[in-house]
Amino acid sequence: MDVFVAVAEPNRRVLLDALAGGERTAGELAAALPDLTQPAVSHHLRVLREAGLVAVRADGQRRVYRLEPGGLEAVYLWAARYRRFWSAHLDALQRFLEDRQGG
Amino acid sequence: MDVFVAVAEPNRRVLLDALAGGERTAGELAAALPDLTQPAVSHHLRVLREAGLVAVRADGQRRVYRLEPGGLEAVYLWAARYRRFWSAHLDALQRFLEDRQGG
DNA sequence: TGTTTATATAAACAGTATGTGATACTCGGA
DNA sequence: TCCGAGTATCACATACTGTTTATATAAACA
Repeated sequence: MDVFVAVAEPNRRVLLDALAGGERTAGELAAALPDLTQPAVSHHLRVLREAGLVAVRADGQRRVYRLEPGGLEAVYLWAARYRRFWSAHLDALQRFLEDRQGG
Repeated sequence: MDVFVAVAEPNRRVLLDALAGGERTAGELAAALPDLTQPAVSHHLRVLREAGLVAVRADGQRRVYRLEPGGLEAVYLWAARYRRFWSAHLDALQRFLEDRQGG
């Protein structure tokens, strides 16, 4: 699953934000999304896992999820390339570059 | 349309990347996606417009698209909050914070 | 061993996204 | 004023996503 697609779903971003505070069991994560059923949360966790954004380990009957380091780096790096478009103090540079390539 | 959803589609990221080089007409943008028909590209441009990521102006019969400054800032800022998860030299701080909140 | 708890998977379904061909709109020029 | 170029919209088919209910799996425990 593509990382950008995985992150496009608001509930999945809630799950990631919860995991940013440290490891969480599937049950704790389900509690973070009270509007969703348990299978729905489980499905979202699977998507996040297949996108390489989270990892799981078993702890008895619990499944403990954690953030996968670097999973979001691709998203960050892609968006970072556009920083100059909202950094006011770089506007002059931006226009200079655009003019050079005839944009 | 939500910015995260708009950006999840690969073809739309190609369009944004093309616009990062400066203004482009709809025709030039359609040429950047040879596998898609003109209506398909037009539709993607509409999605980007409704997400606040691009803006248009008329130039005769052409439609000239440009990036909307700040449109991607939300994505950047969200992803940036996770930087500590792939910045090795901050691992100690990360673990310290997680321990403090019982993660 | 039977039951409860925690979680994942399966099946089904509604809603939405994406793509295509056809068509409409609009501007510039002969 | 008619025509062609550039672009958007329409109508429709198809595929995918997110959700739910029902069920399976597996560990804990009495």
